[in-house]
Amino acid sequence: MSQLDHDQAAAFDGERAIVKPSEGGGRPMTSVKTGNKPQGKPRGAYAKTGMKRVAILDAALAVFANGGYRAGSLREVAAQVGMSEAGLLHHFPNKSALLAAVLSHRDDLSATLVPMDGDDPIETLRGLVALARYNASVPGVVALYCTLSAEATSPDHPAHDYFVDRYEYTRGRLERTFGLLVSAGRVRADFPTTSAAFMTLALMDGLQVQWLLAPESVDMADELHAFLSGLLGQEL
Amino acid sequence: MSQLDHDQAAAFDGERAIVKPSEGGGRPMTSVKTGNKPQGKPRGAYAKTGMKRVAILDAALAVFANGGYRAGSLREVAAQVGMSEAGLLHHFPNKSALLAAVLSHRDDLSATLVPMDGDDPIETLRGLVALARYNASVPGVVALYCTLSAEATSPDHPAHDYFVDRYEYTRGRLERTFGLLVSAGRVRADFPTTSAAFMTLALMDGLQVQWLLAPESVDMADELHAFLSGLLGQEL
DNA sequence: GTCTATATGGCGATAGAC
DNA sequence: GTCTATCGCCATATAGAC
Repeated sequence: MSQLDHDQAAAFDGERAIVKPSEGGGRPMTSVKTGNKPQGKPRGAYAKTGMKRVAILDAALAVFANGGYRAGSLREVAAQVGMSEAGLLHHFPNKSALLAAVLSHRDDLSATLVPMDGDDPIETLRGLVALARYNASVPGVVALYCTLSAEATSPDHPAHDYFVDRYEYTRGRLERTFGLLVSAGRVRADFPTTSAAFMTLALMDGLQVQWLLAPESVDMADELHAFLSGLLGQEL
Repeated sequence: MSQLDHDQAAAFDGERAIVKPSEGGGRPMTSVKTGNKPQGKPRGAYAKTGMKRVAILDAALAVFANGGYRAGSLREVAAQVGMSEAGLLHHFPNKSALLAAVLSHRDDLSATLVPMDGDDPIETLRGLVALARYNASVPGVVALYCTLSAEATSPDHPAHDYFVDRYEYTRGRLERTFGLLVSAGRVRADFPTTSAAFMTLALMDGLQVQWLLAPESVDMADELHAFLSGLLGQEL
């Protein structure tokens, strides 16, 4: 049914989902512009309706992953989860709020998977490579973030602020990581840490596009590994 | 009116538009899947209707650049060019054909701008950097290719084959360029030419996303220049 | 909490007059 | 070559029954 089963859902996002420190930290949790109420959904009554919510989020993820947010329809989401459109809109006030919930949901899942705040920068970089390798097994999720981040480039897109903040935050963490490497004298390349962060993030994004278009021709993890190794001047 | 005036339109695409050799060569001109007639438009009667055609293409470029192909509407294109929808559809059989024409049109314009087939690989790389710098002055066009290439990731997208072929072709040219550099002993980095091509392309794509999301924070050309210089082991 | 029914509007595309 | 008119579809969203 949901073509992203729970195994997949429990996993990761895209390099674009690196983000978000464990919990307390100053993460970039700008809620997506819904133009509606503060996306309340109190905390109560989770036992039963929580299941349905998660099912909806998984379905929405799969639908939005195919052609982006604008092309995906509530109809399709509702159909996949076996509800009417109106029933779906009982759980989420509108389409934008659903998108916001999907992204937020993925972030919660992904937060635990890459150590962006550790003391060992090498571990962080290895985490990125491992992430890239994992992503290759979840094309739907990669497609979601890839399409969505391009689409959200428009200032009026409901996820625009979300992605702006996400990138800014992630770049900050990467910059810090490369700063640690510089302090340890373990970076060969000459460009500053800001550039290294930009490039790393850009490379991961760009590889995804090429990989989605021709999955057999690229190994995202290998390319990223080679790039980072080149940066370090030694095998990562 | 058309927010891409002619000055801009006469210029370039996006790194994604590098492509296409001058004319005869084995370029990747897969026509976009229209599901319709072979997009005939004979060759006659170009003097008068040609103007209108170009005006439509410019308008369509601007419209599709805002949120992609799926979100852009023929209505909007028609409005921008001052026609009815039906009038527009007299020039192009359907929406897919219009997209195909837009891409093809841009390729024609862009073909002359970056020397992908020259004998001096350094010139080619410098051309890429110059292109990146130019692109920073045409955000609408960058947005078009950025959004579209992500969107066209879906196999059923009308421009899917177009982008697959485009990337394959461009990678090939870049690989050849790096091959020439290796032959001349002018590449420092250890990874193979295929990787260099992948990475360069990926970097350009990824930088565009970040630049579109936060134009002030990145200089695409500077970053690309730094990357290529690092690859060469010396200032490009 | 989920449904039916419906309001409202945008979309691509066609038919046919001028 | 361009128009008006219209069709049929799908979209988001709301109201109210169960």
